[in-house]
Amino acid sequence: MQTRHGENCPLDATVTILSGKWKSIILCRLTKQDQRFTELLRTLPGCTRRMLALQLSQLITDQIIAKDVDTTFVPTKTSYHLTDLGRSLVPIIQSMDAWGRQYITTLDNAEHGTSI
Amino acid sequence: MQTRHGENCPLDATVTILSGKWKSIILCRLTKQDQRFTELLRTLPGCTRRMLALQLSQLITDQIIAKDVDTTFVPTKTSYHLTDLGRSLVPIIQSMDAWGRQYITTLDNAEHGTSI
DNA sequence: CAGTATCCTTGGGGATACTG
DNA sequence: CAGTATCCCCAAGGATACTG
Repeated sequence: MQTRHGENCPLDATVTILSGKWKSIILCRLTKQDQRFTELLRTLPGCTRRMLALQLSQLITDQIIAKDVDTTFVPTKTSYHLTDLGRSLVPIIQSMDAWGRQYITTLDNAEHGTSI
Repeated sequence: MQTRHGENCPLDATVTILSGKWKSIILCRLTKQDQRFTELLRTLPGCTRRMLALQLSQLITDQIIAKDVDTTFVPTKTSYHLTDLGRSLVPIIQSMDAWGRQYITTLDNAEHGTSI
């Protein structure tokens, strides 16, 4: 496992896993409950079939999520869930989300002169 | 402040701030101590002058870091440091770094059949 | 020393159509 | 339903040269 600088920076590895236009939202959804492909697609307005499949497959490659395919029916039912590794990321995801929320309100307040 | 999906996802805001090829390493350095431009450049092999300036200016725009310029000398001395907002990110950066370290060793062990 | 300016390449992401 | 395959575009990033 190498990072993109040749240099060992675990932080960068974590950032890289989370980088991708739809990965944040996908992970927020999966943190709350397992999701079907179409259900994700439906609740991610603007995300195309192709992009959803891409982002999901990258998260699978990184072993953050996994999929279950139920072939007893046609058409097939697929659902995605967090792996153990993915679940170990949840606390960090939550603190990043909380920090982002705080960050946004801080900038908003500064912008509207509401600080001090 | 909007995220790139139009949807409100603070996690994505945080990820976006950290996304950029050299930002992780820069932040790791600045977490330990303030740094001069050239000092950063010297310790980031592969990073060009241009890229370093770009990544630094983005972090400044996002109000994560700030710079001091000492014009009492020619040539000018510039140094970069974390802002209050930046310092509030440090605990998260550290937990992301720790998680990344664990992630890498987990994958390495699985790869070499050292698990179980 | 600490940057810009210019030019070029690459890959992330969008639109659309097809398939098991 | 849950994806691929194709084609296209733009922004991130690299190489190199110039400057206050």
